[in-house]
Amino acid sequence: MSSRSPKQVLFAQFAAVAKAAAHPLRLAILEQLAQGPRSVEVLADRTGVAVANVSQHLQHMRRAGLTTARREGKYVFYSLADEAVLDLLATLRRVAERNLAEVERVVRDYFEKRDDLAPVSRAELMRRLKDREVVLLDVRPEDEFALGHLPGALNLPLAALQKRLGALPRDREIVAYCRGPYCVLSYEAVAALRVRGFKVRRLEDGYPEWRAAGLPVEGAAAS
Amino acid sequence: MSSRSPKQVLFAQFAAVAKAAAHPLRLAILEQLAQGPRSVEVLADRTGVAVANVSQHLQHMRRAGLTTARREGKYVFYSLADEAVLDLLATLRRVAERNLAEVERVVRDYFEKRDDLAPVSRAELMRRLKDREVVLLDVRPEDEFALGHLPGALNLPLAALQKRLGALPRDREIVAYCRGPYCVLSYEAVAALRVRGFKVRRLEDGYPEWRAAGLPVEGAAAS
DNA sequence: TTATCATTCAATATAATTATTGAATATCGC
DNA sequence: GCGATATTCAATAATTATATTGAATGATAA
Repeated sequence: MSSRSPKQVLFAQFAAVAKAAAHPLRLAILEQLAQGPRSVEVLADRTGVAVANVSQHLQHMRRAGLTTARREGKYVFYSLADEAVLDLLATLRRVAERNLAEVERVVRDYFEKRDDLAPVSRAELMRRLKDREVVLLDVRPEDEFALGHLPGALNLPLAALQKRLGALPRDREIVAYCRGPYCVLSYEAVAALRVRGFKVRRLEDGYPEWRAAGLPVEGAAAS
Repeated sequence: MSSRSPKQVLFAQFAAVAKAAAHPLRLAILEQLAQGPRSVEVLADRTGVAVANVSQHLQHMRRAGLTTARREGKYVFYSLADEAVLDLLATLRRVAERNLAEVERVVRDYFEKRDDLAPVSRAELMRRLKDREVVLLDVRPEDEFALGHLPGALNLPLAALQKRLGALPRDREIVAYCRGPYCVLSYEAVAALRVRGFKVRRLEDGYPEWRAAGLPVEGAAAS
């Protein structure tokens, strides 16, 4: 049966791509994969979900062309298939931001409450880093930092922030970043630091976008 | 129950956007809406699907921020919510093109068989139109043409093409377009005209992209 | 008002998706 | 080989999506 027209075949394929992105957990997995390749186990740990479940979602996304997998010893490392997948995530965000009242509400009530200042652009950051005007702060967990981070960044995971305030300068501005837009870590960090009198702003989007832009990185991903 | 974190709320919303695009019929509806506002009845006719079914899909997409609706007399006209929705469709296409073997196969076996020449860019078209070097051919159905088309375009729907070959010049190049990338109409037209000795190429993408780029249009949409 | 038409709603049956569980497979170190 | 570990597979139950049908609503025109 079913000699579907080529147009129908293509639409079915495009729909399969959308479907692969159409689950909150899968988006959380993709956010992790945007940082770099990760094993199934690590992804399960990060998302707080059973391994078998994560494995199934990863395979679903692989069939739809969102992820790729390579085995390395006992581990299978999944990655984003493409920079285009990052674009897809960004586009989903943008459509939701513009047209869904619920998103606007959360952004206003949660994110803007923590940081209502305009974020620092990548261009501005690079310029001011060169002149040593700012200190760059990565608030992701240590292991994520180790796998790749912006050059010269200082790693103070959100959990450790309170105890290690001494590591941060009070005379220079701090620029904080984490996994990307709407990553809560940098927002929480900015809010926490600002009430303690630090001069701090967020970087517009995070590590994945920096790397996708072809800018240099340090850590395991640099090789 | 469920005091979900703001991050989870956002991911759920982003997933809802993806889900709204994750159905072949809904993509076909969105392709129609990309041409301009359409009533439920027209969309049902165009897609060959029951009115109630189309209505449900439209409402699904409206809840997810992909479409908007306005009532005008007896009719309800749906539109794309945003130019960002066009970007979403383009991104889905791009991810599928790059990473799904089935898409590559269809493009090769069907589309490239009909037109393996590089398409004409918008910039090139504008330049050559000004010098009257080319004739612009819209192969969409008459009613779609009436609702909006590129300035100066000649409308010869694919069905009528065979009988009205006399309307086309043999000394100038013809540039054909229709609803967008992978719209079969322009591919079929190019293939049909080329075997008859016409010099013809396709425009890269179609009417919606032209309009989204802010370029002038003629017809009902021009007002 | 009534007749008519476009759209939506509500109910239903079918199909697809998802999380969970436990077993199977693959790889490594010994 | 064996045991340990990472991943996948297979089966299941619960949930969610979908197409269909017929009735209800909203708007127009006579």
